[in-house]
Amino acid sequence: MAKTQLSRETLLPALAAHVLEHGLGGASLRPLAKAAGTSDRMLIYHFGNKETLITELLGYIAALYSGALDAMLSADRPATRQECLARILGAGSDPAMRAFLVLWWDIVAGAARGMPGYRAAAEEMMAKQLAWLERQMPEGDPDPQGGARYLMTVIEGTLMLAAVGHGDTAHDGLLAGGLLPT
Amino acid sequence: MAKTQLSRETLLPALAAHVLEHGLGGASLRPLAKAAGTSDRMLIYHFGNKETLITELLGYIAALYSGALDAMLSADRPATRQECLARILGAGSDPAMRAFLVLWWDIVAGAARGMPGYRAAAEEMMAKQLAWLERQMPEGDPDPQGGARYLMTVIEGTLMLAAVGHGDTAHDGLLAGGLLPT
DNA sequence: GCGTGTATGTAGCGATTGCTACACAGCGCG
DNA sequence: CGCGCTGTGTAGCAATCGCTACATACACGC
Repeated sequence: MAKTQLSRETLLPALAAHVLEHGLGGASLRPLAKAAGTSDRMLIYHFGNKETLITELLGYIAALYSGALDAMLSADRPATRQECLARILGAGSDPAMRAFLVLWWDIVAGAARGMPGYRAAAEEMMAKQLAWLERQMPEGDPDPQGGARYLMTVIEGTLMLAAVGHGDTAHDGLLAGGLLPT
Repeated sequence: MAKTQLSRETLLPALAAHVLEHGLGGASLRPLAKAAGTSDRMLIYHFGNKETLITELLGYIAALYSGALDAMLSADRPATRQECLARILGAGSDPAMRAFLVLWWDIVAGAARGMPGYRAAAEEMMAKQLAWLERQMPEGDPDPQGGARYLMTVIEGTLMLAAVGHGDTAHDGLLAGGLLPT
C-alpha cells in the first residue's frame, strides 16, 4: 500500500512535466505514460482511471505552483502598490511561469465547464496566489487584504488580455488606472 | 428532398449552437455534423478539413458575440465608471452571456497555446468588446479610451476569478479599489 | 519449497477520431 | 441526347482512445 502511494508520487512529476509542455486538452494515456517511462496499462493500475489521474495530477500541479510562488518570495517588500504590481507582472515573463500560465488557461476552461478536479485545483492555486500577494503587499499599506484582492483581479485581467494578444490594451489600462508608474 | 442547400453559412449557426453548449475541446466531426443535421462527410466537403472548420466557426462565433454586444447597447450611458462596471458585470450573469463565457475560456486556452484560429478570434472579440466599452463609458469621462482599457482589464480579471470560484475575491477587490460603490 | 499478493508486460477489445474512395443522382450546358 | 459539375449517401480506412484479460516475474510469510 505504501508502495502504491510511492508509485503515484514517483509518476506525478513526469506527468506534470508532460502536461506543462503539451497541455491538458490532448493529454491521453499513452503519451503521458511514455513521458513517465511506463505504459498506459500502469497508469490505470496506479490511478484506477484517467479521471482520478487527472484530478491527482491537477492537485500536484497546484502544489508545484504554490512552491514556485514561495520560491519567488523576495526578502524586500515593494514600497508601493505600483511597484508590487510591476514586479509581479515582470515575473510573468519568466519562462518557468510561462509554462504554468499556458496550462492555467486549460485549467480555467475546465473549471468553467465543471470538469472534475479542475475547479478544486484552480481554487487552490488562486487561494495560494492571494495569500502570496497579501504577503507581498507594501509595508504600511492601508488595506493589505483589500489591496491584494484588487491587485489580483487586475493581474488576472492583464494576464488574460496578454494571452490573447491584447497585452498592450491591458498595459494602457493599468496606466490609465494609475496602477503603473507613467 | 434536401430542399435547403447546405453551405458553410447555413451550417455555421447550428455548429455554433453545438459548441456553445458542449465546448470546443471535445468537438469532433460526427457530433458536430449530427447537431447540424448532416454528416461528417459533408462537413469535410464544405470546409475542407476540421482545422478550417474550427477557424471559420470561431470567426462566426466572434461575429455572434459582437452582435450580442450591440444588442446590449443601452440608450442611456451610465453616469459614472462605477455604474458602468456594475452594469457590465451584471450583464455577465445573463444566461445567454454565460454560454459565451464558458466557451470563451476554451478560446483563451487555445489562443494561449497558439492553436490556429483561436488567437485571431480572441483578438477580434476583445477588440469588439473594447470598442463597445468605449461607447459605454460615461459621458464627460476625462479619459474614455484609457478608462475603457482599465475597466476591461478589471472586468476580465473579475470574470476569470468568478470562473474558478473566486468571484467573491474579485468583488472585494473591486470594492477595495474603489471601482464599485460600497 | 509453496503459496500469495503486488507489479508489470503483451495483446487486444470496442469505440471514436479525421478523413477518403466510390457510387450516384440531379442539374445546366452544348 | 451526352457530358461534366455539384452535392450527397454509404462504407470504410488507419490511427488513437480508455480500458481490460491474461500471463508472469518477483518478493515475502509459512
